This record gives sequence, structure tokens and C-alpha cells, in this order.
Amino acid sequence: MIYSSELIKGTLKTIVLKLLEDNNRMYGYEITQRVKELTKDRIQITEGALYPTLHVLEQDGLVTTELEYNGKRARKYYSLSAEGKSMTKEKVNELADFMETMKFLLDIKTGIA
Amino acid sequence: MIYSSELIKGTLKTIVLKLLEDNNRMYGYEITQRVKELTKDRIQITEGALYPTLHVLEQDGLVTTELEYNGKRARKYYSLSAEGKSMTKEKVNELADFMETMKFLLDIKTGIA
DNA sequence: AAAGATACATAAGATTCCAATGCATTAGAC
DNA sequence: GTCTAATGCATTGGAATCTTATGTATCTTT
Repeated sequence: MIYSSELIKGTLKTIVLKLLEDNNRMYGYEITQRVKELTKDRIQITEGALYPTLHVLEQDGLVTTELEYNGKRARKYYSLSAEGKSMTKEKVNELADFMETMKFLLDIKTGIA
Repeated sequence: MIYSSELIKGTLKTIVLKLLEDNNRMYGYEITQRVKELTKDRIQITEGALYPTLHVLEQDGLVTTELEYNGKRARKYYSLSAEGKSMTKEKVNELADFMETMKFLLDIKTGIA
């Protein structure tokens, strides 16, 4: 199952922040591959969605960047700022809470039937 | 906690379909109030979001409508069509699956390890 | 009789994502 | 050794979806 794109909307920023919290620093392409791998291809973050999101996070001061070269190939590493770290906690908590509410709304019995 | 609007995006259609599945038929205003009540004010569906969504569902043949009058006040009742019922199951399953995936993603402590 | 709740609806704008495209480097296949 | 696929950055036009604001009208409560 590949999730319809509308479901991804609104969660992308939180996913990116959480990955950065767990991994200290990552570059864009790495993020797309990690998400694909972790979700067994169910969530495919396109570059057209990711890069604008990363740039917004940077403009908002939630992440800092370091440009590094692996040979001649540039990699732009992103790391959480202090503000980004607290924002990550907020966003993750909000999403967890939201999912509980949705679960109740949809009367979904997960795991144990 | 009131969820940021971006979280609601993409789930509205599924919420509406599920409510119609549970309640046989409902009218627009009733849906906004029911969601507000069920989520203890955490999710507020605005009419500007709901009515276009309902109209799309109708155009797609997922719901049928009956206009009724309570005195002189019109109420437009929405009911799931056969197609709407199977779509509801699909959408609810997809959202449940998505939430499990998100839960896993957000629980990750370290990238490798 | 005024105000708030009920009930429908639309329109302009913002946000956010997708699909497509472009450029460049590196690794692997043949 | 050359060609293709993968890696890595990025932008653009367009589509979809929601928000805010507005409009009309009825019913209920004070």
C-alpha cells in the first residue's frame, strides 16, 4: 500500500524534524531514502516536496546547515537548532495526540482485535 | 489542544465518510457539530471546508442527497451510496495503516541500532 | 426586537504538495 | 571505456485543499 498523497500533507514537516532529532544531521537525499526504507516504500517523499520544506525550516531558524563535499559532490547537511529541538517535541506530541483522536473518531481497533 | 490546520488536511474526507457510515444520514451542519463534540473541540470543521468537500463527494457519486424541510428551513441530508460504502472502508483502512506507520516512524530512537 | 444559533452556500487567497524538469557527479554494467 | 542508473542539489507550474470572509435566510432565546 502506498498512501495517497493527501495523507502525507501536514505530516511531512514533523517527519523531517523527528528524523533530524534521531540522527543529529542528515542531508536531503538521505532523508528521502531513509523514510522510504523505514516505511517499506509506503511513504515516498518527493524532492519537490522535501527541498521547499527544508528551506522553510531553515528560514524559520529551526535547522542549521553545513555544506560539505564528498569528492566534488556537494551535500547539504541539516541539523536541529535549539529552537528546532523544542519545536520537534511539540510537533511530535501534537501528532501523537491527533492520531489518538483520529483513532477514536474512526473507532479503529489496532493490534489486538 | 486545538490541532494545527495542516494536520486536518487530507483527513476530512475520511472523517465525513466514516460519520456517514455510522449514522446512515446526516446534514452538513450536523456533521460540524458532531465532530466538534466527539473530539472535545479539538477538531473544528469549518463550513468553508465542509461544503465543498460534500459537493465533491456527491459529484463523485459517493453520496446521495435528500433535501428536507423542517418548517421552512432546508436541510440537505447526505447518505452513502454503495460505492461510497466501499470507498469508506478503503479510506478508513488506509488511514489506520498510515497511522501505524507514523507511530512507528515517530517512535524511532536511533537511525541504526 | 435583538442576538445568537441553525443552515445553506460561495469566493478570494494561502498553503502545501506533485510532477516535471534541469544540472552535475559518481558508481556500476556491459 | 562508454552508457546507464543512482546520487545530490534545486526550481517551476499546476493542482488540491483548507481558511477567512462574506452572504442569505430561518428559528430560538432573552
